[in-house]
Amino acid sequence: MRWGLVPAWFKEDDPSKMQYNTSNCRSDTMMEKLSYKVPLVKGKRCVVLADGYYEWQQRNGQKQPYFIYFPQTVQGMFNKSDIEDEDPKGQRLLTMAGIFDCWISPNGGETLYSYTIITVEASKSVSSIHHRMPAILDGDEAVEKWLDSAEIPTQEALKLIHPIENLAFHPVSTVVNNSRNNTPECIIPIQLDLKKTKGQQVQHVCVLHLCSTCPGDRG
DNA sequence: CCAGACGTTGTT
DNA sequence: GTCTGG
DNA sequence: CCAGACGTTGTT
DNA sequence: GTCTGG
Repeated sequence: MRWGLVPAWFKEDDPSKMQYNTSNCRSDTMMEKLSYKVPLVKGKRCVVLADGYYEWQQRNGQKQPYFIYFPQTVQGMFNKSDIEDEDPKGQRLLTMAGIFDCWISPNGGETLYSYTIITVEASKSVSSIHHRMPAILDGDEAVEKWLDSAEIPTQEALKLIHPIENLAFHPVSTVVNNSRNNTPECIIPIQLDLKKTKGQQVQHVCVLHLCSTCPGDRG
């Protein structure tokens, strides 16, 4: 599926001619915006899987990127093959709530499936990085309800869209700033230079969280 | 009724 | 300044 | 989100 | 295709 929702009624022959951003969808207005409301009430709900997402923190004029993800099990965290293999095992992927639509080019051809990722206010746990975050479904039950548009009506499903606290994060290299870069360096933790200047407090930086709900972890 | 929009991030 | 591509 | 382009003539 | 503004 293509990221950036192309509404079913889009009239140009090329989706790249869309003149407005549909990569994200504000949860507070998605029942008012035509591009999202229409597919949403038709039950076109999807889940977007990712290792994590990046967000940039404004730090005294500079932008510091962070990688944000579900807390991992100890086993998953130290499984070296996760970093080196294309097919990581034992890694808990982020499950972000999305809306999709289907579009057929006026020239015909295959149906294009495309999606948008819902955004919400940042939760307390990530609010020091940025004031917005993707809507994340925390757990199988939430994921299954979001996907089950046959049984779970829109109004019920919308209750699943809210900020969540259960996240871990760490600062990463600005290598990630150029989206042409797609290397392990994009997600490897870096040490921030927390140079103290007079009268400034050094902020606590969360490097890694363990998952307190996983039996093998000790918080 | 028709015409025109249909969107978010951020910033100030 | 604003848009496109990734 | 950030980085990078932002243009036309002609030539090979 | 469907809603809002005029």
